[in-house]
Amino acid sequence: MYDQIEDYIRNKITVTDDELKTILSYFKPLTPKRNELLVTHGQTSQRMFFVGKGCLRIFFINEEGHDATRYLAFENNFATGMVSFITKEPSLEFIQALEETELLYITQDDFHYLLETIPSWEKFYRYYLEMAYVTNTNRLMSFITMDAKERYKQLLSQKPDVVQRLPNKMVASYLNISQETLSRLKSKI
Amino acid sequence: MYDQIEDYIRNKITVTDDELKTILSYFKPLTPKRNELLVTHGQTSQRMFFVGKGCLRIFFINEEGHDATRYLAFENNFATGMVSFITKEPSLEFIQALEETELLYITQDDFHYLLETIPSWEKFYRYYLEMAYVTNTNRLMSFITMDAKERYKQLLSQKPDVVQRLPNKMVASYLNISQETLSRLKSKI
DNA sequence: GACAAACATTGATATAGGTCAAAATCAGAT
DNA sequence: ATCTGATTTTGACCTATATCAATGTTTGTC
Repeated sequence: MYDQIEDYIRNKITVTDDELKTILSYFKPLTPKRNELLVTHGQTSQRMFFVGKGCLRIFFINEEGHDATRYLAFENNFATGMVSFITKEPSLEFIQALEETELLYITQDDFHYLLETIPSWEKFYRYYLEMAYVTNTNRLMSFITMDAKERYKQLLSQKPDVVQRLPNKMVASYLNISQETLSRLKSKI
Repeated sequence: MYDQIEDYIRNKITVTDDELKTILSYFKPLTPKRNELLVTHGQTSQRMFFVGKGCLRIFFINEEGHDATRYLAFENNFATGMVSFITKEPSLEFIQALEETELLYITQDDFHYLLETIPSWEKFYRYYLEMAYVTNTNRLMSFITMDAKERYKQLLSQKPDVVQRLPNKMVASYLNISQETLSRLKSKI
């Protein structure tokens, strides 16, 4: 798994072998069970995760108890309750392992320590923030300019693995529609 | 106006007088007319704006020609078509001055030049990205977990100036509801 | 390979919010 | 002050999607 994260990081920034060694030394393994919650409502999101195997989802729950998925991270992606990671306030986002999952994580404190000591880590964080921003804004745009069918078609073409790999319930939560509506959409398209 | 932006920057990061002077030298004034478009669909968002006076709005238009406002920037705020500014791809976001507006702008090239030459500008950008991310994610959350009435009540309590200062049409576009629905909500609350 | 539990589909009905159209109100230019 | 156009409100009706309930289909476990 450390090979995977090494590839990921080297792909985004230029680091010396020493720097990379230091960076990786702060990442610890974690293997949550299927459906285990890593962050629940009100906790501060103190860790950033790298997914080596399996899948993490980040989601909100509204007052009626409905959940809506903000982000799905499969293999070779980072994920965290980013708002809480930034603001250090309690998280409104939950994090859940959807499959048998293998993770590496770094704590917020260690992450910030790296920001101060390894200049290229600041570059990494810049890259990460930029990507996270773009992803979220595209998602925001899809919700305010597209209807359910369009969002489903976009998902099919842009992230077919989400539809293939996850149960309907999760796909529906990602599209923010009911399972029934998703089922009807599938039969029509 | 340069006083305002100076205050803003000094408030976020620590810079020497010299550095600040250099930074400000890259900001040029611009005074668009009411309703003037600064970025239209398909253009690359090459500039980042600081609002000294007036108001900018950033919005999308969907296939049926409906517009939905992503962000409103009043005095003493930065605004840009951030996705295009990051990716350098053509913008799906429009930028419009809603009032007689006084701006300062910096080009993307100059912005990146500052990132490379003034280390604290990297800190500024990090701060900016973090805030932009938090703002957008909260907005995403409001759309996927709240109904029209809740979004309106939240806006009233968190940004009453938006409701007071802008015409209904803009408020409705910001909430992503029709003007008629907004009018009915107002009469009920 | 049988059973329970989870998951997916289908049908009937409800509802938030949209659309269209008309009336009422407001605001800037003369 | 008065007109003209823009903005806001109100009413009638429509549509996408939710909800509830029943049925059908997988999937994992012993």
